[in-house]
Amino acid sequence: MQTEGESTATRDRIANEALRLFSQKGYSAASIRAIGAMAGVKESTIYYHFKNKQDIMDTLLKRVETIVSEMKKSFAEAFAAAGEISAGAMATVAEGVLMNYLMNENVYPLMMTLSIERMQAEEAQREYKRIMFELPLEHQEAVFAQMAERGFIARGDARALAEEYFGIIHLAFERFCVGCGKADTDKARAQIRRGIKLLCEREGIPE
Amino acid sequence: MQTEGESTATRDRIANEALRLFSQKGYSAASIRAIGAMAGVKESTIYYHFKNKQDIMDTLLKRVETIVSEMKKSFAEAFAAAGEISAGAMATVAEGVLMNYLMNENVYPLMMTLSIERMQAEEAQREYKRIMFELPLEHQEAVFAQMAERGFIARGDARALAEEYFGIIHLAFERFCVGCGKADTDKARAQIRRGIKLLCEREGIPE
DNA sequence: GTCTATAAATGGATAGAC
DNA sequence: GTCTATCCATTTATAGAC
Repeated sequence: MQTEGESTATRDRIANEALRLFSQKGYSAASIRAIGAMAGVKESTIYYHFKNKQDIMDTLLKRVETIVSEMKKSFAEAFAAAGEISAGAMATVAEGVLMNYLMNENVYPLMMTLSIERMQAEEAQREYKRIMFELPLEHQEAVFAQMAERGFIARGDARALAEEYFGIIHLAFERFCVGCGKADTDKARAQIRRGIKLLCEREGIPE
Repeated sequence: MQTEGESTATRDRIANEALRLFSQKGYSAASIRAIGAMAGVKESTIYYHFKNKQDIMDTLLKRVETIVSEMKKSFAEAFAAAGEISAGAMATVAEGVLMNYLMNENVYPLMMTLSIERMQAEEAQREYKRIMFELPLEHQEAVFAQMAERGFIARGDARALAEEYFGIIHLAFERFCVGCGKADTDKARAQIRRGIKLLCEREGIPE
């Protein structure tokens, strides 16, 4: 009844609604019927576009994989282009990690889905820890190492600094973003600015 | 077939297995049948001891409520009795918050259950944030305020200090405890010791 | 108190009409 | 590509025997 263009749109709609439901109820509690209802199609249509329920999940995982690797590239380029460092700039970058990475419309719901699944699925646990902790920490460590190299900050333990830096972002995310409305996100941003400013003060990074 | 004493034991066994399954699969994905199988009884026996599935969950919530309020009391008493403060003691107390509170055999699985449920249930979200953030932060703020009062630390913002202190514990918990095996817990403890020592150094709390 | 048996609803998945 | 109709397994919950 539809062209191939329409078909891709349907497939995307199914994936989007599945992601929403997975992140709210968890993978197993989100039924194919419910996903279909949200996407405005019958169950059988879902099985035309996807092999089975797991295939939808795999599609979502791949989608985030692409987003994350693109994000890594753009972060690295932005840093390489930066001329000088200030406490304000550090805080803005930290807010960016929250808003553009953790709260990304694709990353966030997938993380919530994984945070539910990881309790019983080892693979989900690995993926969650990678996206939530390892990738940001690795990236941040590299940034601080380069900052020390260029003389912006004192030469010290880049890893420890990265952990403190990301710790501030992570706590704000968990406290004011996960499961909260959009209004609370502002609290998270304010919290991050405060925390990063204190950190910069101690490290001797100028205002 | 059993006395009333045996019956209470069965009821407890059902609640315990339910908690385990809820924390692994989430409330809705954990079936009454599976809970019964783990507890060694049939579904109908569960319905003899509990009104319905939600009644099991409510029982578990009440149980943790009791544990948490008792813990608050014992923490407060222990602090009131303390004569002096050192960085080592601060680290030990922080490890205690992790091991005796967050990793408590009743608190931890209930937190995991709530962390799954909060994505769709507002009540679970409130309860989660209260147990995970508000209670520890309130308590820690009071402790730092008293420490300043007694001259152990510089008079400053007790709330900000509490947030930094608990932030260290929280990150270690999320990174090395949630969904991890017992072996990783040691990493969390080491991470906490390191973080608290750095914090104490900055605040001028002696070794 | 615990069981067997069963009802009524919902789950994932497929066949075949259009 | 999407639908109706259906299959079969599993779910919550109840009735009644022991």
